Amino acid sequence: MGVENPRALVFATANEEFGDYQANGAMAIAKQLGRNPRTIAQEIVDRAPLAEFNAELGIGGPGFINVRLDDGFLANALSDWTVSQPVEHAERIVVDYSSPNIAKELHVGHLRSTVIGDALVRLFEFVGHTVIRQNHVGDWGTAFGKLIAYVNADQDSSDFTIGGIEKLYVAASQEFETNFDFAQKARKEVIKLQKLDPNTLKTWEHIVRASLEDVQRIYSELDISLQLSDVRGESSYNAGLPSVVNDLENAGLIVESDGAKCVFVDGFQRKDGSPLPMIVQKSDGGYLYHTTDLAALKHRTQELSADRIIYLTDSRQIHHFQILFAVGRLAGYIPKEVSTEHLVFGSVLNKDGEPFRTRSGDNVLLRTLIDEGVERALDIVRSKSQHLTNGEQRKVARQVAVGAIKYADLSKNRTNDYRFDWDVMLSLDGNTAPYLQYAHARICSIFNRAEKDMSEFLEGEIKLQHPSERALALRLLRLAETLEQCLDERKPHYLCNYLYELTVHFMRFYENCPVLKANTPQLLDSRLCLCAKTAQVLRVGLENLGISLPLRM
RNA sequence: GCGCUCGUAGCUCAACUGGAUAGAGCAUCGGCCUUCUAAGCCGAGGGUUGAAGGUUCGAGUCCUUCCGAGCGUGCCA
Repeated sequence: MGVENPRALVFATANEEFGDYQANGAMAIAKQLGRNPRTIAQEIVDRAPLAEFNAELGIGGPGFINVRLDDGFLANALSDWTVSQPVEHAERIVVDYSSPNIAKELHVGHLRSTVIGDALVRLFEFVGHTVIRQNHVGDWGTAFGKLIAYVNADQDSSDFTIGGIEKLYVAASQEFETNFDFAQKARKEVIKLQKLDPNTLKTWEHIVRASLEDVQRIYSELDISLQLSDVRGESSYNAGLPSVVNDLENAGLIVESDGAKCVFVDGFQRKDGSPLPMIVQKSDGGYLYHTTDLAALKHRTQELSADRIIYLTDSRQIHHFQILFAVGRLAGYIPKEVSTEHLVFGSVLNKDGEPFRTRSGDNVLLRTLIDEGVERALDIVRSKSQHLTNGEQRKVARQVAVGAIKYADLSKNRTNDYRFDWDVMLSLDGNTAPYLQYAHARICSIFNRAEKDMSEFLEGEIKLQHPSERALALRLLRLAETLEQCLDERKPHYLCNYLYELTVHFMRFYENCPVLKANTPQLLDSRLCLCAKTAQVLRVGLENLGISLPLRM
C-alpha cells in the first residue's frame, strides 16, 4: 500500500463480542496516507489474509479488523500445541538478587528482590537463556568489627547457631554503644579484618558460614533456587578494588574533591546544579559500595561473559544504578553490546498502607512470616480439607502459605508498592495462589477418579463443543504471547494475570462440561486432554514463579 | 528547592504500552450442591481514572499547569 513499516498491531480483543483478536493497523496506515481507515480496513479484509485458517473477519468502530478464529482451527491448533517456547537468541544473563546481609536474618526488606528475582531467573531459563545467579551478600564492612569482638570475648557464642546471629548482632551493637573498651576492640578488629589477620579472618568466616547456612534454610523453605554456590559476596571483590580505582584513573575519570576520589558524570547534578560525584574512594582511603559494585560489574562482563546484567533492588537505589551504569560504560566495563538493567520494585506495606514492621518497629523476619503463614493456612486447611490426613494437611498448608506469600507479591505490578494482607492472599477467591492451586488439585482429582495417567492426555484430538471449552482453548494458546510480554518487561504479574484468567475459564468449563460423564468416548478424551493441558500450564506457570502445587487439597 | 515514582469502584489490584462500552476480587444484595473437590459457579448494584487544559479519528495511558502521597538528593548500602 506504499506505507513504511506497516504493523498489524494485533491484540486480544477487549470484548468477546468483537471476536478473538483485533488488528488495529489499518487506522495507523490510514493516518499515514490521509485516507479513511474503514476503507483501508476493508481493502485489507478483501485480500482475505487468513483464508487458509477459515478465520472470520469483520470491521468495527473506526477501523478495527476483528478476527474470530474458526472452531476447527482452534481445536487443531490446541491439539498440536506444546508449552515449550524457546527464544530465538539465547543469552547469558547475570541476575543479581536477594542480597541478604550477613549477621542479619532475612526480613521483609529482602522479600521482593528474592521472590521476583527467583521467578525471573526461572522464567529466563524456561525459555532457554543461560542464567548466572549472583547473590551479592553484604559480608564485609565495619559492622563485622563488633561481631568479631563480641564472639572473641564470649567463647560460648562461638558455636552459635544462627537463630542466634541476629541476637548476637543486637547484643554486639548494644555493647558497642555502652562499653568503651569493647568499642575500641571492635574498631581494632575492623582494621585486623582489613589486613586479613588470620585469627580475625577465621572468626569472620565462621560467622559468614553460619549466617549463610541460615539464609539457605529460609531459601529452601521458600522454594528459592539460590544455592551457596551462587553467593559472591562483597568481600570477594576486596582485592580488586584498588585496580578499579586504578582503571578509573587511567581512563582519566578521577577527580579529587575534599580528599575523596570522585568520578563526575555529565547529567548527574545536585539541587544547586553543581555536579554530583560518585565517590569511589573516601578521604580516609576506604572504599564504598560504588566501588564494590563497579568491581562486580567488571567481573560480570569480563569473567562471567554476561550479555545482560540484571539487578533487582527497591526503587530507592535508582540513582545509584544510573550513575553506576554510566561510570561502568565510561570505564569500559560494560561493552556496547552488553545491556544492564536495574529492575526496581516498590515497598511492602501493611494493611493500612504503612511500612510493614513489627510493633516495636523492627523489620519483620521472613522466618516469622513463613511461620505465621503456615499457621494461618493450616487453620484453613484443617477446616476445609478434612479428607486429608494430618500429615497431608501440614504439607498442603506449607505449599499454600508459601505460594500465597510469593504470589501476592508476583501478581502485582512490581514497580508499585503493595500491601501485605494475609486475608486477601490466603483467600480462595480472586487472583490468589490458593485459587490456582485448588483448580489444579481439582484436575488431578478427575484423573485420580478415572484412574488415568494425566501425562498420557497431553496429546490428543480436541473437540470444542461447548462455548466454555472454546474459551478455555483460546486461553491455553495464549501462554506464549504472555510469556513473551512477561519477559519483555520483566514483569511476572502478566503471567499471574494470565494464569488467573485461565483458571477462571477452567472453572467455568468445569461447571458446564462434565468430563468423566461426557456423552461419547471422543468427548471424554477431548475433555481429559483439555484438563491435562490446563494442569500443565498451571504447573509450568506456577513452578516457574517458584510456587509448588499440591496434588490434593 | 530539585529529581524520580505514583494517584483508577467503599477496599485491594488489572487494563496487552494510544484503541471500541475502564475490568477482576473483597465487601453488599440475590440465586446454584441426590452429577468429576461448594476452598467452587452464576447474577445485581457500585466510576467525571486527583483537578484543569492540550495533542489525536481515539487519552487511565502522551504534553503542560495545579493538588496530594511516597522515596531520593557527597564520603552508610
